[in-house]
Amino acid sequence: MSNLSIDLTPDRCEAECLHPDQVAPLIGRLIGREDADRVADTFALLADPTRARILHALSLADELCVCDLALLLGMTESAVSHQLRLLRAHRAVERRKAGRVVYYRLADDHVRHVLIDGLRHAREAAPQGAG
Amino acid sequence: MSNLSIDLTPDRCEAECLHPDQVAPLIGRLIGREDADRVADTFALLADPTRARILHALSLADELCVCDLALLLGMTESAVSHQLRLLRAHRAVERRKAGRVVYYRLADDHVRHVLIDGLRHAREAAPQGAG
DNA sequence: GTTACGTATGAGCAATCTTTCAATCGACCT
DNA sequence: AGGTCGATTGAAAGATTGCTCATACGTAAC
Repeated sequence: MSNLSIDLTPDRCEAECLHPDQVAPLIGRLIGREDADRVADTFALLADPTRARILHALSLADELCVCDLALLLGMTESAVSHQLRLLRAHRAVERRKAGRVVYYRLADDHVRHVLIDGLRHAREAAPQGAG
Repeated sequence: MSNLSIDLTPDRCEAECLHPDQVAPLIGRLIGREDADRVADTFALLADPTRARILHALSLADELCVCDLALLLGMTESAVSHQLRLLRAHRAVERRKAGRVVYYRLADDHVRHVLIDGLRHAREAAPQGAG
């Protein structure tokens, strides 16, 4: 019950750890809760099939409007718009308004890179039926 | 209401797209729903602060047991065990049993790499705090 | 055999997320 | 001005998620 403390001290480690040798050197090197939250938020953007497909589509084209994106993904413009709003809030995409049409594009190559990386990993790890 | 079709054909694109020139070349190149699900599942592993911290801890040590991991993160062993189970189901971690102690470690360097990448990105994107 | 310990698991709850539906906004056209 | 279209937004439903609590399992020590 008492192991919910925020920070682990060398003393507590020595007293409570099963393997102080393994744990002690990690104290202070672990990412904090704030960093962990940021990391989680970052990956959460890609942790939804719709957003993954939106970002993938944008990684293939320079920019796409909401309407075409919705048609491409087979989803309502509303659903796409909601996700784009989220992606924009996290600076994964940027938008350009032209009249009543709004064009979205990836905010930077980093997003594209992480996405491609994850896609490759997912395809590798995928257990293909034949064998 | 009819834009919820699974696949977009060039015909439909020509007829319904706002910008057929932009959209047509993407048809067939987009990842499908299955791939998107896999990608999302992959990133979902890192899309939680607890799991991110578990994986980060494991990326610093060769292996850690549930108990020490729980102490290190300041969480109950049950909570950690639940997440480890999920991570293991997705082959992000592997485990080694030694008596009643179970040691977990990262399954491959790919996970470590993606994590580090995301951590760097998260830190870049959030440079606020002190001037 | 009994007890203690490390771990795993299931039910349940609160919180969050994704999509739909309806309504609204702004820009273009007549 | 009125109408249409693309996009946005809020509320609500439905599903998912992460943790806690209680319990069970397997191993080691007595």
